[in-house]
Amino acid sequence: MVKITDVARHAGVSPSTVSYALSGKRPISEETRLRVQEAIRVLGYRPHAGARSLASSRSNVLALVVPLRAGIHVPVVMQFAVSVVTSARGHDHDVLLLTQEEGGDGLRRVAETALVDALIVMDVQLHDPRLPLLRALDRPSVLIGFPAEPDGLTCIDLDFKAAGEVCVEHLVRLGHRVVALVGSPPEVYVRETGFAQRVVQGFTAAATRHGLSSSVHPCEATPAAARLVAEQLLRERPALTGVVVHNEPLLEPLIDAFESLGLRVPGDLSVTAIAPAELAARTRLPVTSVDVPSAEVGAGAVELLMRKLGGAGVPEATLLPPRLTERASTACRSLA
Amino acid sequence: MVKITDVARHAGVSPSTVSYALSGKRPISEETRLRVQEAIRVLGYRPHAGARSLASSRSNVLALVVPLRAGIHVPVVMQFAVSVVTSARGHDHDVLLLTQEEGGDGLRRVAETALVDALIVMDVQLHDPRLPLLRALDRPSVLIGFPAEPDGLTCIDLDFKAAGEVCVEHLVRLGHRVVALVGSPPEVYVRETGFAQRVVQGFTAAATRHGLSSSVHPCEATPAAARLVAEQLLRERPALTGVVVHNEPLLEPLIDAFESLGLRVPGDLSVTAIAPAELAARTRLPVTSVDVPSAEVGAGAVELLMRKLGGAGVPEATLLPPRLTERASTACRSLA
DNA sequence: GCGTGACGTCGAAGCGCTTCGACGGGGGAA
DNA sequence: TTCCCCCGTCGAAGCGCTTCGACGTCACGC
Repeated sequence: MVKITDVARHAGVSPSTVSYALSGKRPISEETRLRVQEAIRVLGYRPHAGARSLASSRSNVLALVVPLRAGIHVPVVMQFAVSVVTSARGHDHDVLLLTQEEGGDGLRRVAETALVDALIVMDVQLHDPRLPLLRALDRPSVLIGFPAEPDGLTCIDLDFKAAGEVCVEHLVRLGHRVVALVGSPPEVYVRETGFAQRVVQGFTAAATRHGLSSSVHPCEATPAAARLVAEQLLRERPALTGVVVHNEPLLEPLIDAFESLGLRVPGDLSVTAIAPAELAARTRLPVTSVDVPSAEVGAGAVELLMRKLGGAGVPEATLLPPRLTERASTACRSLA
Repeated sequence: MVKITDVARHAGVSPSTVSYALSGKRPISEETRLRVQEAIRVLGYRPHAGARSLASSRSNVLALVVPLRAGIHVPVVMQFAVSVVTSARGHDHDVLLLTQEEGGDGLRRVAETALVDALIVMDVQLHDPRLPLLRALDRPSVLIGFPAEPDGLTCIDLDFKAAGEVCVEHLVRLGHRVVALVGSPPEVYVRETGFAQRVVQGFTAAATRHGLSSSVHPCEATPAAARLVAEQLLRERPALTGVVVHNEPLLEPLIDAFESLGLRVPGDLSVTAIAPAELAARTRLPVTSVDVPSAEVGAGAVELLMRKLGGAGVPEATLLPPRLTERASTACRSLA
């Protein structure tokens, strides 16, 4: 193994100079720096990660905790993870993957052994048991999602409340007066996952504000469940003309169900979704939607973490504004 | 930070004794070990990962390279990753996540900086550019999937060829004589991803062996494409009664397409799939399938790696035998 | 009774890097 | 001219852990 002393000897400088040339923490003359770089290239030098972490107490590794629970759309998680890895690499950091399963112990372990410098936690619940731990840990962390009491924590997410509102307002603008929200599976609400509830809040608030008739329907992520909800809506709310869907796997089956029940979309029924754009745009009928910008959230989380690691202050809450894209599934209310 | 010398002092022993009590690499008396454990507990000692890795040249971290390309079913990747993390944790190792995007450089970097002890590479292609690198690296690695020349490498995967055969043989047993394979998107074949081609080989070989009429149809993973293939099959191969699907997202849409074209499954057409069990079992009509056992492959990969790290020899090729589960989508050929 | 191991423990020497204090030399200010 | 300070570099001291050789003790076989 080629080490820093080898590089130093080859370049005719001391090891500390090599270190400074690499880190830029002290000024090094242009000429020396070039000699060092050349030596590194020739010898194929790679600094030893462990040695570095020991001496500098920085591992340049971030922990990412991913959820694996029912009711979470897996591709979104994956895309998010990928964006975290990519962003982290852009800041010369690597990413250690942890599963929710290990719980707080896993977080504690990687933080306290100095395996990682900082933590990203996904799928935060309103009263997440990991919150006290995250507050107590000496490493910075960023949460994806908002707990009930975000004090002292750094959180980032799509503004789901606003997303719910935006969907309703889009429907209002198109003249719809009776709307429904088809939401995530019941267990997601029971678990008190913030984002699902926030959509409901936004949806309801906007509906109330505009004097709409509205209802909310949690729903399992199966075609059969979609069919049932569609039938129920048709039966109980015959005047319904606008639907907001916040349940990725259900999007396509639900539209299918409406159509097979004789409702044309968007002719009889306008459908708008809160879902990843590439999903909403690729359904048989492209769906008007508020994008769930996993990549931006991931990049944002890494950015916040880097700032914290750099000692800079960051806002406690970062809410990404919803962006609605009109596609083929919404239209003016037919006055027939 | 509490360190090993603190523990040693508290337990009235030397630091090396603490280390040996922890690692078990030398015999330590029961009594001393208990005192050490107690001291660790009381002080809340956590060994510093970097120091450990420096002194022992073992980081206890594995690298996992995940693909993010078109035509790969994301949930499978995710499930696989989770199983790798879980298995690794069972062996006291953590997992560093790398994206395909970084390519060989990423592998080289984490290996040469001693950030990781070993590597797991997913989505290996027949002529994967990373193969020479993996052979040259001084760290052990395991590939998920088989390249054209696996010499000197350790590979594990479902035996996709046998899976193709098993599907055909199941159809043969049910009396079907005209069969088709609906496969992965064309780009997967172009890329020379081993597993897709192997299914085709197995399918074709078994069909030939049994004197069947057979055909192969790569297909995009969209409902529209499913519809087109279904129409094409109906038109060009009217005697068709058995279909093998090797394309996860297509499974449900394809069956829908057949039914909407007037073919009853399994009445007129038997469908069998190569797909994760939880997908095949959860379609509207549960589909007879050969399971793609991501969890087992992941656990197996970790197991192999641990053996290699332990200095033990391992087989170059590990092929998991296909297991076919009968569900509602296959039936005896109707002789009507 | 004495050699021989095995057992249990200790001390010290690193592992390869970063960082702190120090120092010589040169330029600007007084 | 003198003083000061900054620039660029060096040497040495760790960072916290593992591991190797050594050593005393005890039990056993001859």
